[in-house]
Amino acid sequence: VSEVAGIPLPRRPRARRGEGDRLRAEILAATERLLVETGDADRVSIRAVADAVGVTPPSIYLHFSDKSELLLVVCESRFAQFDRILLEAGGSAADPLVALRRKGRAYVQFGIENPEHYRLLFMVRNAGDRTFEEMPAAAAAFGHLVDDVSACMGAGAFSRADPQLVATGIWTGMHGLTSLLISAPAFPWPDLDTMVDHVIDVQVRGLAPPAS
Amino acid sequence: VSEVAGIPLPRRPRARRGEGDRLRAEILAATERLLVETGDADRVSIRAVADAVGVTPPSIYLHFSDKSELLLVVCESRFAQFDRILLEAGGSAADPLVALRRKGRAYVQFGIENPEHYRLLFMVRNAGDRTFEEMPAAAAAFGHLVDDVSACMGAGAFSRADPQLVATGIWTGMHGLTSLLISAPAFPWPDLDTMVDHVIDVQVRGLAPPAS
DNA sequence: TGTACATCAGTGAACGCGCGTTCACTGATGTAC
DNA sequence: TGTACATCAGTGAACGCGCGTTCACTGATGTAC
Repeated sequence: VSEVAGIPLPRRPRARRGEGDRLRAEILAATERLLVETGDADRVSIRAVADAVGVTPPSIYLHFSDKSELLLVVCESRFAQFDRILLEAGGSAADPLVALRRKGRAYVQFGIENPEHYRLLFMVRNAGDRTFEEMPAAAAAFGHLVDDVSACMGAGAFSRADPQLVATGIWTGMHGLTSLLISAPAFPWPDLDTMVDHVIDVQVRGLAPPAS
Repeated sequence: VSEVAGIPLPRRPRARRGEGDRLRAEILAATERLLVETGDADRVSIRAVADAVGVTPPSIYLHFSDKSELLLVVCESRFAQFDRILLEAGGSAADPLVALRRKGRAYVQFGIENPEHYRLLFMVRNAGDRTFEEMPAAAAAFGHLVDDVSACMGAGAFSRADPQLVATGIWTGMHGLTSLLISAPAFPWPDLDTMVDHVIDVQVRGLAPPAS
């Protein structure tokens, strides 16, 4: 949609010398915006992004070698944002288990509020082919979860075990709920808060040390 | 690929009068086979299915109104098969908790062995827009899980609670592990069996009645 | 201060591709007489 | 038993679409002299 009723939409003004990176930032912003607006990653095409920025498709290639690089960069920035959100959700809680519970709720909430971003991060084919080396922000986010799990073990809230294994298990647990809420909206879901609390409670009880 | 080196591939013989349903069955079989072989639902196009059957694309429309109907029917038949596999996995175990554990392992195994079918059932956009009314096989499969959960409560393995809620929680738990194994193969996974057993154990402990 | 020139942020048109779907048709098969 | 005919399982060609990507180019901007 580069014109309406024959009247071309305003082209975005050309960047000045040395400010080529401005377009790069605008492309990234438009890509994220399109993901949210259309709610469909398949509709985020190079052409759609170019249109949203007010530029022709080839200009994208001045800043990204191809479509997959563009998506990779978006993916990394969303991981970083996701990580920040979880960090904030944990907040100032002194009890590591309280912090972890809050993060669990925030995890699900992020997925519900940003389903297309969540899909991009965890559900799309080939997204998971990238290793942690290629995705430092993702590695950092998972590292924080491992730290939280270790803290819970230190505080006696969880029985001692391999923190990596336990963290992975918690991740899969929260992901299962989040991803199904996104991809199976027609399922007869129980009340959302009840559901989230139930899933978190079961995990926490399952990881707690045996009552002595 | 309807020909190789200029030599047309053998056309499948035309069905006799009244045997038109034969093609329908062949289309369904070819679709399922393509999902497994290509490992990519995007490559299962009407044209690819027609080619695999040895028929021209328009013939598909003699048996299915459009692509989404074809996929819906495949989806249902896979749900029925999935349900059968889980039923067999539970087998003759007298203890309902033992049966449920076995089904949990079988669930993950099905996903790993049939990633594209699993994607189609649970991970693809719009697949989850269908209600249980439209997908009786899916409803039946979930109903069996609810029954199993009730049996575990009856046997005292789980503390009493809403079986629907608990079943949904178990489903999301197993789905989380399965779907991430599929879509995040580059993640540094712990040993598979260890992982599966851990996830199941945490759930079972979390649902068990408080030690008295 | 003036001007030729290199730079660089973009453009415009086209490429070939595979897709879902439609449409008018063909030709073997079975049936009625 | 023979033949005209209706049926029906398919075909062949084309439609319009949006896609990622390439290529030769333009024209404003800044710079060197």
